[in-house]
Amino acid sequence: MAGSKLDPIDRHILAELQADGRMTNVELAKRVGISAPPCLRRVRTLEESGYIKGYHADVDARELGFEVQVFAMVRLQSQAEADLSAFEARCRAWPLVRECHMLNGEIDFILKCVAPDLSTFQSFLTAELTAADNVASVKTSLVIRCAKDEPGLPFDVLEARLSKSA
Amino acid sequence: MAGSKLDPIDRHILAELQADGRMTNVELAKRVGISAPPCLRRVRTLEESGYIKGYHADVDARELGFEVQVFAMVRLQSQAEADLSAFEARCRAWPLVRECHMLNGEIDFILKCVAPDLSTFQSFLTAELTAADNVASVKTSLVIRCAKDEPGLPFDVLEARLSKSA
DNA sequence: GATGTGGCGAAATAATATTGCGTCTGAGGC
DNA sequence: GCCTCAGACGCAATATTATTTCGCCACATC
Repeated sequence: MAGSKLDPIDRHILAELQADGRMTNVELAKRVGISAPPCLRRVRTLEESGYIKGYHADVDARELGFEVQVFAMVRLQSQAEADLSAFEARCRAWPLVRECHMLNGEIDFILKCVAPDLSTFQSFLTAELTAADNVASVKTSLVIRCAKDEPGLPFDVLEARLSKSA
Repeated sequence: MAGSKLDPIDRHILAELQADGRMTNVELAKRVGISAPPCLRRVRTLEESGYIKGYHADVDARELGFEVQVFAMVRLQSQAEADLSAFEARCRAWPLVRECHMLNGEIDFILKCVAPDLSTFQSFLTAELTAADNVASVKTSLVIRCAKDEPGLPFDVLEARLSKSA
C-alpha cells in the first residue's frame, strides 16, 4: 500500500506541515516527539522523495482583488489523445485557469478559474476559452460562496485506515 | 480597488511566498530588493491584515495513498438559507470533502472529494452524501488526470491590471 | 554472539530571525 | 519656503533556529 514506507512520525510531520508550513523545525520536532536533528532529516527526506511537493503561502483572493471564481465545465469535439493534450497545454498557458482536471462522463474537463471581475472573466470566456480549437461547449457556474476549502488531505482518514489494516 | 493598499514590494512578497512559502526572510528580502528587517515587518503585516491566510505544505496525494479524486455536483430540494447552511455544515464535517462551493445555476454545490480508493468513495457517496437530508441529486465525475493545479493566484494578471489603471 | 545498518540525541557551529536605534524622505501645516 | 512629524529604511547587536558532527543504542543478519 502506498504510504506504508512512512512510519507514524513521518505521517505526523506531514500532517503538521500541511496545517502550518512555516512551523519552525524545533516546534515541529516537539510536536512529533523527537529532537530537532532527526526531525529535520525526516523533513528533507520527505521533500526529496516527493511526499512534500512544495510550500505555499495561502493568499486571500478577495483582498487582492480577485472577486470572481468560476467553475467551467468543458466538452471537446475530439477526445483523441493529441487533442486532449493540446487543450491541456492551452489551459496551462491561461493564467486565469488555476486548475484543469480531466473527468470521466459527459464532461471532458472541469476548470477552476479566477478573475478580478466578471467582465474580465467574460472576455476570457468568449475570446479565449469558448473560441479555442476543439471546444464543443462550455458551461460556467459562478461561485456564490465557499463553505469549505481545506488544503491538502485528511490525515485522520489515513490513520484510521492504517490502524485497521495493522 | 482592492489590493491597492499594497505597494509593488508587498505584491512581490506575496508572489514569492505563494511560490515558495518556506523561503527564508533573507532570501525573500534579496529578491524583493530591500533589507531583511523591513521585509520581515512587511510579511508580519501581511499576515496580520489577512492578506496571507496561512502556509501549507503541498503533500502528494497519490504517494500517500489517496488514489481517487472526485468532483460531486449536488442539487438540493430546498434552497432556503437554513437548509443551505445545514448542508455546508455537513460538508465541513466530512473529511473526504476537501472543498465545497455554492454555485449559481442548476447545480447548487460542487464538492471536491478525495479517497484512498473507489470503494471508500462509493461507501461515502451512498451512505453519507446521497443519503443526507435535503439532497435531491448527486452527479459525480472521477478525475482521470490533472493537467494543472496551481495554488494561489496569477500575480502577473494583477500587475498588468494595476499598471494599466496607473 | 559478532557485526553492520539505521536512527536517535547532545553539543558545537552556522545561518537566520528579531529587536533597537539612528537616518532619511515625503506630506501637511504655518 | 521652511518646519515638523509620521512612516519606512538599513545597520548593528542579540536571540533563536537550522545544520553539521559525532558517539550511542536498538535491531536485524549471519
